[in-house]
Amino acid sequence: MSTRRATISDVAREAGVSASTASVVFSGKTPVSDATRRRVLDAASALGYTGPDPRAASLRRGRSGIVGVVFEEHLGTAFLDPIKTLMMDGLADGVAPLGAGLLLLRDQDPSGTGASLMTAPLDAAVLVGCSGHLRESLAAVTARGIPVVVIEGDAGDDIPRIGLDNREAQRQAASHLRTLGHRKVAVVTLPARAGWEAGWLLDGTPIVIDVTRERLAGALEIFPDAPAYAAAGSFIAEGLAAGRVLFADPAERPTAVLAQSDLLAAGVIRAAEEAGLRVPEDVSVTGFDGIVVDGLAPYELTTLVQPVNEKGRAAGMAVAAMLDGAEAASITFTCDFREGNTSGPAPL
Amino acid sequence: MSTRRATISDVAREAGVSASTASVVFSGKTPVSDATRRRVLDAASALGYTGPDPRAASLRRGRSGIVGVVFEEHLGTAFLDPIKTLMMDGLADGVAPLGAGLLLLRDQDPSGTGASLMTAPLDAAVLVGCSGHLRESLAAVTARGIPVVVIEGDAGDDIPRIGLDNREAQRQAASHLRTLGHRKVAVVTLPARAGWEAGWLLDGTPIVIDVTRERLAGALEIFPDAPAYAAAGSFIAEGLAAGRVLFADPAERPTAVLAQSDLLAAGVIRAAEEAGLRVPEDVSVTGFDGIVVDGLAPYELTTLVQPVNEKGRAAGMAVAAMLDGAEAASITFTCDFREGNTSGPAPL
DNA sequence: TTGTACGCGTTATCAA
DNA sequence: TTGATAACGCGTACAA
Repeated sequence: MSTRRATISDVAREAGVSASTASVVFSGKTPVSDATRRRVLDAASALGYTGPDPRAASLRRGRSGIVGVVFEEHLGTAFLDPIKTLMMDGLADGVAPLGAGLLLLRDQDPSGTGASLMTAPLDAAVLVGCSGHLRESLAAVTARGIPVVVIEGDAGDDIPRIGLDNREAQRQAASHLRTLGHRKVAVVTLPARAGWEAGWLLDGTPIVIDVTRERLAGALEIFPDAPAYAAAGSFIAEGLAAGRVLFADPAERPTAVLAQSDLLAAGVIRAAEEAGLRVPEDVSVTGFDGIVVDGLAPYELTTLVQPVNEKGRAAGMAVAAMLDGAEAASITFTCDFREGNTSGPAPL
Repeated sequence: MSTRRATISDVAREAGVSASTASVVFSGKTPVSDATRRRVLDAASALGYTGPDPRAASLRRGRSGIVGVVFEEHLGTAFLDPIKTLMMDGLADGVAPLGAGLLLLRDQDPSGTGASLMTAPLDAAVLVGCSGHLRESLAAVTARGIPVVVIEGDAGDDIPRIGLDNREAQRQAASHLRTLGHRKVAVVTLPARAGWEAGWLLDGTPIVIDVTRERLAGALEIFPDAPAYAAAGSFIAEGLAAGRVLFADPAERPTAVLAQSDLLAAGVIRAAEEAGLRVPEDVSVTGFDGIVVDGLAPYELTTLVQPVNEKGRAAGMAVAAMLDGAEAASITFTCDFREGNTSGPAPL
């Protein structure tokens, strides 16, 4: 039980070489003779030295190898959404060439004590969404010279954005339904704002969440009078609840439903079954995202496949580029319309 | 466009104070006169200094404020499991008093370049599961004096474990079914090992994954002859597939199914419906975990509620204790049996 | 191929 | 309440 951990100088002394030589043995940046390497390695294991201290190395190098990922919501909630999960996956790949790890951060730290955008040793940060509170912290971060990228959100003109053609994509699905003869169409949207409770979206209701607003706009381009019911979140249970409302009155029943996420669509389908409606014979349902919904078989959603993994990857590549001193441009990805078996001709 | 970022010494010079005084203004560790604070803060904003460099601070302090979370699987896959997600949630809370953030790490870094247990500036590490490859890296990490805790796994005697009474809990559910008169019971288990493909668990099949083995053992205590079908993962679709196998032959059909996760149970219920069986009148189904399965209503699973959030929180508290120099003990949590409406008397 | 010299930016300690 | 000093542990020009 030594009183102090061995450092690279201890190893060097033990091996009879200089500290820089020992350093080079571990970093491999410079050729070292086999004999020297051996001596250093032996000394290291004799002293129980397991490699350079990452803290010191990161100070010296000016890089910590850490990319912060900032969510607006509670961490646990964020991962309940498969879209975010898959995006994280792509992000992990995107930053891999950097040799960086992902540090989970939340926007406002309730305890006030946790690691934050300001105090964590970040090389770069990726924001997932960007609302009021976050925009303030941002100035300080960018002032520090830390590259920032935002996914699905607007963090100001100077911050590169990774986005989606939400409006155009949703318009495409709506157009598909119109071509199939549907005229009575309803929309089930994502929340209008954080903390939203499920309910009809009236004309005056402000929609703060970008994704919700953009997708709805696309639907309304084709069906300007479509009623929109906003769910409280992207969950099957929420879609089910929304579907029950839509299908409650046979007289008012739509022949097609545009859901703003696949999970919502799955719930709507469940509601249709409950109401004794066949999909797609009696009612067509479209989703958005293109994920695999666990347990939805035999249905295959007609949906808009978003390149969610690519979004994450692009964000990773963008921060990598910025760390190289390059300018990263904003990117807008395009969704792929995929026709499944949940949409069909409007009933007579 | 200065050529170099301002440092705390620059700020101190500008403010006409010493570097240590300026430091204290930012850390708040020592009282500073209002006038001095003001001068320092003014100088800082004049110079565009936004606070101490976390890299340097962490070197000096010997703490980075980062706790690594190591998964055995691909990061994306890990978060597909709601249990892991919720556990992360608790972990985030558990480390909050430390003021630490969570760094996502995977066991074996495929690229070889990514941040790893060895190169990341960690204050502590939490392993989620612990198989072969991981155990090796472990020695080096603990040698470095970094506290490690493992959740649901065995990392050796020196590493504190956060576990669950899997066997006893599952025995309890089995016992419940037995009391209800069931005699023909089947088990749907989690995978026997990483990469497992769904199939019957024969007598000789080695079960490498601790959780699977322990829960099965509990079931077999009550129903020694129960056949066990191991799914390929904890998903509704996997439970559905397993259920189809179990319910295929009316002659061999069990009157009750013990599923090793709630998601599997949900799938089994779906399979039962498909086969025209009523739950629980014709077949009882129990789960494990106690999560809310999206879209399973109106069923309420008879299941074993595990304190998953507490598990994460306990892991966080354990590393916090170890960082304080205390010894952290292993903890085994207990599941709560919860009777829902998916289990009932055996049919005559 | 190896060693010398220096600084990365901060903060703990102690004395004033 | 403030300041001087000395690490924290390492990497990298540059010279030898």
